[in-house]
Amino acid sequence: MGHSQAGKAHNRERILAEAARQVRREGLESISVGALMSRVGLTHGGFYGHFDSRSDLLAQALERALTEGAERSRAQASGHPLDFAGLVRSYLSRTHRDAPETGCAIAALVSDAGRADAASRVVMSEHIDSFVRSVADDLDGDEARAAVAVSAMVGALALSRVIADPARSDALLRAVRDYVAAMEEGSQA
Amino acid sequence: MGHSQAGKAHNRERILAEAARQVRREGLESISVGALMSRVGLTHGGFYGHFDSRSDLLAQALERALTEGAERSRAQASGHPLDFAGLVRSYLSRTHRDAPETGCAIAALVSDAGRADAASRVVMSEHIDSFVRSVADDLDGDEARAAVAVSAMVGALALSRVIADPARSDALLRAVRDYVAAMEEGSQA
DNA sequence: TGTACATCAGTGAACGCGCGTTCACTGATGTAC
DNA sequence: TGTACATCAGTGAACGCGCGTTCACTGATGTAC
Repeated sequence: MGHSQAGKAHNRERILAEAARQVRREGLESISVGALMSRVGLTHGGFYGHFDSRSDLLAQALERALTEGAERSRAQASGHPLDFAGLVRSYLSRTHRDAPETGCAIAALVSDAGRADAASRVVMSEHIDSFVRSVADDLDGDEARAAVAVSAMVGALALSRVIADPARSDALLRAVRDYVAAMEEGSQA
Repeated sequence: MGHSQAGKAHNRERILAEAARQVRREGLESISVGALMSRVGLTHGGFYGHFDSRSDLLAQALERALTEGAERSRAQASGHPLDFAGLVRSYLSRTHRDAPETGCAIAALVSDAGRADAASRVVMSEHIDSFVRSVADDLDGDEARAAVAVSAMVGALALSRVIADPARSDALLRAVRDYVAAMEEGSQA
């Protein structure tokens, strides 16, 4: 078992997928080569057959996490693309708050990314841009208003994960969800 | 030098102040006892005369960073308390974005705090609460709208630190600053 | 279809390194006379 | 005011530990005949 060529590709995929999850749940720096490999059922030595180094893995895991997170934001389990109200409802849901490992990597890693190296910041910047543009499409192309909506959504989700009292955390999500969902109608200014 | 009792209190203060800055610039996990002490001009061994452990220091540094950050948000260099428009302008300024070490610790550490232990989350929750209440005071006591304003401000500041292109980062700050400042007038809904 | 062999994915011991923490020591401070 | 001594803030060597990385090895895979 595990010595075939197909097996190698499969294992690489499992390592990367697990890393992309863990990075969102515990942060980029939480990844240790040994722990990651054993969680996937392998030993640490084999890691370097798949990746150049820990930091190579981290870069790929970040990219993967951002892509997965973006897909989750726009698609339902059913696979149908979400309209604006649906996006906001799903993004600012308790489900999303409680499952960072499969959620938006922007919100999961904002403050970490602010101090990351230039390469990581560039990668994440691109995903922030896509997010804003995608929201702008729902808001008559108004990028400024989209920037507000995205900032509020990312901020609220990240804050909701800090707030210790569940009722208060829920209330924050609800307040921002209702407000942002209403930004679709009525172009102000 | 540095063997007097007054000197001890002074050194403890310098260690804590430096840690509170570094925690905001580089994250909680970036603190190493040896590096911190040598930045303050002391050797690592003396650390344990001031704090029980690294994690004790971290808890105190977080508290300190949150308090300093909150003061900075509401007071100008001159010392006068800021009105709402002033708060928003200052919070979402390039100056604040570029000086995380003296700025709001909530924005500097949101995503980190989301995965911190319960004690740290509680401490930070209290500061989030105060921030929201203080903003609500400016918005006719409307806590829901204050939650939106705070989420947008924290989200925008944290995102602006990730965005690699300075012009785009500036544009995000400006868009959210203008929008949030305008939330003071007109109670919607 | 069956056998012999080369390949190479994965193993696990070993490495150097940085870190948090401990502790015996030093020498300046400040008190007692 | 001056001397002797106790205190204790800070020093730096040493510790155990976990981590990223390397490498000689193993044994299953898959190819050549």
